[in-house]
Order: sequence, then C-alpha cells, then structure tokens
Amino acid sequence: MKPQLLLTLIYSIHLSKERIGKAVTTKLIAENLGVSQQTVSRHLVELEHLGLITRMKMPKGERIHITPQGLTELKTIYSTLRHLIEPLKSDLILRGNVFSGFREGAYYVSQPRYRNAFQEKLGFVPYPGTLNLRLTGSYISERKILDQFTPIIVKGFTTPDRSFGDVKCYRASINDSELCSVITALRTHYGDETLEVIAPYNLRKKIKLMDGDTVTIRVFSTHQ
Amino acid sequence: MKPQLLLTLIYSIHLSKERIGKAVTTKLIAENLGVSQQTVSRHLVELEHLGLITRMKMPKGERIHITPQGLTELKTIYSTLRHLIEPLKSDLILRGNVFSGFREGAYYVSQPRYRNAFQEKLGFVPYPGTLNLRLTGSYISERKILDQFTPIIVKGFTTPDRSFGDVKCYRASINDSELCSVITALRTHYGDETLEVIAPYNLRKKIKLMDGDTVTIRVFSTHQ
DNA sequence: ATTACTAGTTGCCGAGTAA
DNA sequence: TTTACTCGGCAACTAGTAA
Repeated sequence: MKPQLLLTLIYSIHLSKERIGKAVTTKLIAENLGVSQQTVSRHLVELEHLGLITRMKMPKGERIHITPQGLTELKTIYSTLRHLIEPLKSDLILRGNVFSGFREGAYYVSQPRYRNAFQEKLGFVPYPGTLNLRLTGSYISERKILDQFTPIIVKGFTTPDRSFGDVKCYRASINDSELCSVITALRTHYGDETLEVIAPYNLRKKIKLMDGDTVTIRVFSTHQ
Repeated sequence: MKPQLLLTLIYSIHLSKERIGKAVTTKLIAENLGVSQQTVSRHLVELEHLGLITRMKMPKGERIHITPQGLTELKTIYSTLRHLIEPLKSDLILRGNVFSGFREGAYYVSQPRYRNAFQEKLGFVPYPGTLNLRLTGSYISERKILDQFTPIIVKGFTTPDRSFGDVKCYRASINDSELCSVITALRTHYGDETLEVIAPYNLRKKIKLMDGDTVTIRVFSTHQ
C-alpha cells in the first residue's frame, strides 16, 4: 500500500471511531491530514477499491468502516512501531527536593471542573495543593523522558473570569510507597527542573515532608 | 511530516535496532521499503535536516539513531494506531471483602528471588503477606477483564526444593488512596472470585482492615 | 450540502553518475 | 565500496466544477 493511502486510512478510521454514530466528510479528514478534500476523495476511492474500507453514503457525509484486510495492514505497521517504542517499558525514576510554591497549585487543583476530572480520570479527589519538587542533578535531563510517556489528559475549560488549560497526568508513586500523580500544566510557571505532584492526601503531613527533603518519584510505565 | 518520510523513518530505525552494533546502508533500507537507494538517501537527508534522526558515517554504511523529537513523532502515530487496534480501556474497578488465607502468600512473596524481582519491576519490596479479597456480585465476572490488561511479568525460578511460576502483576490502588499491585500466580490456589494484592506496607494495619471489610481495587489502565 | 471528475501543475522518484 | 547530486519523466497533488 502507498504511504499516502496509509495515513488517509488511519485518519479516516480514527475520525470515524471518534464521532460514533456520526458521519465523516472528506473535508473533515482532509483538514486533519493537511491535504485537499480532492485528495482524500481519491484516496477513499482507492482504499475502497483495494478492499481495505467499506463506505456508506449518508445525508451529511459518509460512514467509513475498516475491513479485516484493512485491519491486517494496520496491525503490521503497528507491530513494527511497537517494537521501536516498547523499550521505554521501564518506569521513569526522578528525584528532587521539596520546596514551597506560591499556593497556585491549590488554586488550580481546587477548581471544581479540574477536581471532578481528576476524580473521574485518576480515581481520587486531590488534596487541594500540589507538592513542588526541584529536580536534582541528572534528573533534570531525565525529566524530558516524561514526554515519551502516554499522559492521561484532563481537558481545560473556560470560566467567565479566565481560562484553564489542559493538564497532563502521569500515574506515579512517591518514595515507592504513596500513590500520586505527576501533573504538567501546559502553561508552566516553573522551569523544566521542577515537578508538580498531586495525591489524595496532604503528602507533607502523611509522610512528614518538609522543605528541602529529598523524595523519589516513580512514574509508572504505560507499556510493558 | 510527509508520509513517505514517516515510513523511511520507521524502517531505518527498525533495521538499525535489529542489527545492533552493525551499520545499515541506504541500499538495505531501500530493499526493505521497496524503493530506490536514491530515494532513501534523499529521505535520510531530509529526516536529519528535520532533526528527527542523527547519522554517523561508518566504513560500511552508517549508524542511524532517532532523536527525542523523532520518537515523539512515532509515539503520536503509534498512539493513534493503538486506539484503533486495541480497544480503549479505562481503569478496572473491582470490589471485594477481605478474608484470611493460609499464609501461603507470605511464603511466596518472601522468596528472595520474587522479592528482588518485585523491587526491580514494581519499585517496592512487598510486605511479606498478601491481602486476599473475595470479590462480590458482578465484580466476579468483571475480574475476567483483567486478562485484557497488559501485565508486568515477574519471571519464575527453580530452587533445589521446588519451582516457582511466573507472576503477573498489575499496578493498582486500594480504596483510591493506597498504592498496591494485584498479582496472579499462574498456579492459582483460589478460584476466579478471589484477588491477591501486595503492597509496600501491611495494609491490614495501615488502613485498619479486618476480615469482612469491603475494599475497592482500581487496576490502572495502561493506555490513556 | 456533499463526492469526485477533469485539467493543469507541482514535486517525487529513480537512472545516471560524481565524490 | 558507500552517499548523494542532477535531471527527465511521471505520479500525485490542487483548483475548478459537475453531479
């Protein structure tokens, strides 16, 4: 299969699954792929001809389904990709010192929309406040590896006053004993050498943390 | 990134990883992709220019490494594919009542080989003893879903006396507050309605559990 | 609205070949 | 050997527009 067709196949099915029940249009797929509507149209004709998809015309657009044959094609490339990415299967270990922030974390985490989303996606209502860590030594550069982990994304929202951005969460443990989540707000107030952690409890009290204490964060691998 | 470049990126890195230490040639990659050597050459120049790979010329061929940026590109497409191929999983919630076992769990978990492996793979040395749960109602059938989760596998071993099988571990939390792992030994002593849990602490003491108490186990999803 | 054909253009590929 | 340049040819793209 031609490379261009592969991407159109992936995006067509992806968008079809995302909009359950709803139809997709060539225009929509084209915008997501960054190509013209005509190109997508041509690709879909070809994909159907190759027996990789089935199409059902609808009043507004069409429904696209992948055939077993099409799925086999996707699985091949998926399998190859997996072997390239799987080596990241070990947990990410970070170490840093506790420091006091400006209580901004508490303000964010206390927003009802965020709080409910954390409850929903992480399973706990976070203690209203974040634990700030300043990473030490080589752990500062290790932090970049976090980007390669699959985040749990909590959607942002807008209030009459202001807007709140998306938050990426990563399941983790602190000192290999307490449950927590590393969070990265898209609008970062601190630099790359800091880490924000939330937990169902006040960690400062529960494990008796004071400013300057060193803790270990284990971000759980999402592979294996 | 252009679709053609994506495939060249995947195959270049794939072949580079497959032939550890050895160099790859544009000819080799070209044969695997079904394109000409010249095309691969051009693609590699472009990929390097885009900062997605680094190249090191060698006597016979070259070594190609992916950059963090390149890996991010692959992760994006991988993540999309994963959601098409593996159904999206959310956390698995199980509930059950605490009961006393025959202290067999303690025996297993205390085996040095297991203990070290747990430390290595889960990040904590488990308290020598397992918490046994008897699942209630519909949670008994929900338990089967555990098989669809990706386990962290702790390899078995053999001592002069006897042999110990592989153990599958799943990251989880208990009562949405304490860190733990669900473990399933391949030779199961109890039925499908029970669950064995290990944790860095004595859960019975730490969260004051008694026989008959009901607890909630949240097995963490391994994707989004 | 949509999808998809036609026409014209862009740009990608591979052969030849230099380095 | 290898990589990578030039360039002719053709495949794939987009714009315009029909259905």
